[in-house]
Amino acid sequence: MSLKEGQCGVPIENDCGKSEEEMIVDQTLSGDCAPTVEQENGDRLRGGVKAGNDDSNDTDEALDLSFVSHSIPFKKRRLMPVQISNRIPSSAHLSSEKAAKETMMSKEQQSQQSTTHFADSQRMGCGRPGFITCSICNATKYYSHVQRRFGQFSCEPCSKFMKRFLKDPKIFTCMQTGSCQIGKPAGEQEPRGVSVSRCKACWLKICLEKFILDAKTRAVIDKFYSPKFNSEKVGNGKDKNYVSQNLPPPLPLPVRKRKTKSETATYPLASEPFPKRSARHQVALEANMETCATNNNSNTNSISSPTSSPQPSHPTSLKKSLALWRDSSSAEYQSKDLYPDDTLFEPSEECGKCTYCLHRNYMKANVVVVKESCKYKKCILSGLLAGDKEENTLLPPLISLTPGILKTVQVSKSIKSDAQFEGDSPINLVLGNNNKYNNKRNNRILKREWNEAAIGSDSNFLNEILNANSPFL
Amino acid sequence: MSLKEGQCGVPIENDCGKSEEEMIVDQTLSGDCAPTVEQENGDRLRGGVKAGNDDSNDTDEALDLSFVSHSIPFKKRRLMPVQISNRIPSSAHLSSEKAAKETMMSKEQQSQQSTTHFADSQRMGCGRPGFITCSICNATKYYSHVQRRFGQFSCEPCSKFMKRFLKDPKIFTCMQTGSCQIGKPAGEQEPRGVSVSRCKACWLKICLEKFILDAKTRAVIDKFYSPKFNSEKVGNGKDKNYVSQNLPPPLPLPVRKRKTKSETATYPLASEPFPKRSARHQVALEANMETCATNNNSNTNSISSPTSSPQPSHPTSLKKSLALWRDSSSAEYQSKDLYPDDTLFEPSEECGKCTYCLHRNYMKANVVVVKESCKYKKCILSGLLAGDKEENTLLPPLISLTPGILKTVQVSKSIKSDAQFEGDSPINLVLGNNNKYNNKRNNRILKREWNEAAIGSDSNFLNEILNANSPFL
DNA sequence: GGAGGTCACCTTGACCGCA
DNA sequence: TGCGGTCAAGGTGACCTCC
Ligand SMILES: [Zn+2]
Ligand SMILES: [Zn+2]
Ligand SMILES: [Zn+2]
Ligand SMILES: [Zn+2]
Repeated sequence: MSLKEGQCGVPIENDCGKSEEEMIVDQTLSGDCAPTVEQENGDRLRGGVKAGNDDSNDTDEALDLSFVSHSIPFKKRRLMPVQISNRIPSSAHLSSEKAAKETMMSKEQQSQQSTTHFADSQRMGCGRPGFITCSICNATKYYSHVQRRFGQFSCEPCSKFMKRFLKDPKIFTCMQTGSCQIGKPAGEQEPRGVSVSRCKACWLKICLEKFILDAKTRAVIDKFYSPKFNSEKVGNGKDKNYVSQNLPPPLPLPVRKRKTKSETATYPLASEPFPKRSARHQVALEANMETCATNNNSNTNSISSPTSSPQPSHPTSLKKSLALWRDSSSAEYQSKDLYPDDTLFEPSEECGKCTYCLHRNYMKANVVVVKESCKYKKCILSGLLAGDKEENTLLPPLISLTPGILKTVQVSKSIKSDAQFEGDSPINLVLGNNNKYNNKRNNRILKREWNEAAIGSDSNFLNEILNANSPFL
Repeated sequence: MSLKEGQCGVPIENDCGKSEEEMIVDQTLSGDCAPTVEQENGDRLRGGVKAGNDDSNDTDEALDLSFVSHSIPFKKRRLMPVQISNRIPSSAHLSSEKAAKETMMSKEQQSQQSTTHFADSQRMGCGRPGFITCSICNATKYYSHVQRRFGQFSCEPCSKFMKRFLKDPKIFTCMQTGSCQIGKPAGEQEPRGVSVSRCKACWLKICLEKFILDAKTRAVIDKFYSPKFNSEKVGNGKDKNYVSQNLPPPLPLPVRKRKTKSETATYPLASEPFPKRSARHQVALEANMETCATNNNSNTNSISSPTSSPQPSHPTSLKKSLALWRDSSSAEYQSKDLYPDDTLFEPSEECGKCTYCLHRNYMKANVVVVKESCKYKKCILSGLLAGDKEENTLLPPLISLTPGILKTVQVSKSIKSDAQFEGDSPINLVLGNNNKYNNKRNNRILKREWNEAAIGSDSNFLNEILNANSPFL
């Protein structure tokens, strides 16, 4: 019956509402130094960053960010210590598997039993399997490894969404009024994969409210990447693109790459582009990019004269956006010698020899597709990031598989260059992702086809089904 | 200046609002025989199926569907002939590439020029490249092959969404009020890939309104798969799952598979399941399914007693749903000997020899993953669909690649069974989809990393950027 | 113990073959 | 000329490794 769950920041017995470390977090954040010591009953736990998005949006001042550099690493602090002894437990809690399942069974009773989630001695810590209730989307999920993300207990989708946003931020725009519901209301579950349909702007808004980020990150987000809202939808419909793919220019956000073993090779990137499927494809691609650029630039100042040639010209939105940015930006920005925004990093050739190249790869006709990172490519990237920008040297010629195992055959009348293997050593074959006979994916479709063949064109039977008092209606 | 664009149902000069063929379409549809002869200026074109979803929802009567069997194939009719001479052109139009691009440049002028899209003699027909404005989502896109889908000119995403819904229908539920905006308002563009975020329920609702479907299909959809709306969101929050993965049971919808060459082999499906990643994965999967099933069945009659064991039991939602269906359905349904809903079609072994097996496949360690259909697997499926339900026989042993080309090596401390190739014949290597050094995919991330390294931890520069009068704000 | 990585799974969407 | 197939592109998410 002990409540000592000190490891990993699991809520512990604590009589004071806030610790000194939490005060430090508050200070780092855009002037909101009035922490809510008394939290509402049953409300979400919040870290020091409470509605930091709204706060920083109002200030256009320069932020002195030097004092938040790296002096306070997150893992040194015990985040969010709260007292739970006399409180209704927060939704962002950990609990034992057993207790959490009971909790989900009766949501109404949950608000009555205060500390029973931590009552049994089956201690649930970070890294252990257990249930978790997401601070963002209310989902209660079971994970084999429970851990905090950004200082909050959240589900994997929400944390990954935030992480990917930090890694590659975009400007999301809500097509509705900006108050879209994220997740199921109470404690209900969503099946896997439905979060792709979530409104990204509103999801991100909640993530920014709940997750703990450092001040530098938050300032950049507030300035450049705060989600937009199509507030009235009647204001002549002139909106920015739903999700900005190219704008604004890259800015630093705190996602650190794990250090890889240093290598010696420093081959630069090759500039050979991937072949498109056909020339028609390319024409269509450029045409759509052209139309997108036309519409996206409609609220900036310069619009190019409408081209009326049947062959659409090369897209210019990237160049245009960068030019706009550079003109209005500082000279110091220019001196950084950034990659221009229209640079296209093209992959280099693979060595084909190292274990990186040959670890997990697949074959398409006579093409081996590398799924894992080539050892040399790793060095290429690190060398490039270190400042090496030479681009036009190719790797030495490739080596590859044993000769004689691939032959070109004719499969259909028009497709000629498919592969046929020769050999007799055993190897395991499994289905690929897009194989239509991958029954893991097409299981319901197979069942449907089977049932359809069984039903046939029996319209009487169909009528009976349509009139049946079905439980699914 | 001729308007003769008769082929492919492109809008032609026509003085009467409706043709006889269109009247036939109207008759086939659920009693709505009051077609709107006079359409509003500038409104969308509609086929005979106008709001057929709403109409059929109100009738619980049995539909005599025999007269719409296959007597009126779509391609025999010229759908939706409208007069455009004295009208403002519909949004669902074809136009030449040149004219359409001019149109998109100035959307305000579009409503003034009536017939200029078809003015030049560069005839745009189906199958030709050209611009198209989607009837569903308002997007104007360029395609290398313009064609109708379900009797309407629509973009590929909308038509594919409808087609996939027909192929594998689900019950979508809108998390908002059921009036989500689909696509950009006027004629603005969305970049590729953002339609995954669309509200599927509202998207489907519009598709069902606009696309032309036969009465049988529409009846099944209205009865079983009409999109749900979380209408008030205050009605105690008890909603069905956002998208039904398993309910209701399969029903026939008119998606015909292209006939394949008949084969002779009739190997049945094997029952060997794919291995999960680990036992922990399986535990978590079942736990989440259990919680989903608990919440989803909360509004049906029988709820199983809450299990409180730490190891979650096997999920029962599939069986439960099918049992409910069977009980309330007819005896004729039972006599069809349908596959029970909890049947899991597992893939058979591959032959590894035929051109289907070896056409486009990939390798993972010592596993060759088949991307295209095995010839024998095709036969297996066709044999199964023909009524052969034997399940427990396996294919003959596999053959595979040349010996000696695969060796097991140790890559990291814990991962041991990776592959290394030996050989010296040239082969082309390209990057796979998930390779993090696939620069086609990670281009912006690479640029960001480069810029971040160039900027470094220069807080003055960051402040300058944050205070810059950026055009992106 | 938390941050970052991995990769199977899934949806999409533009093109293409076929009838 | 429209339907169905193909598969690259990219997001998702549960688990995993590393620091
Ligand atoms: Zn969540
Ligand atoms: Zn929203
Ligand atoms: Zn569309
Ligand atoms: Zn909706």
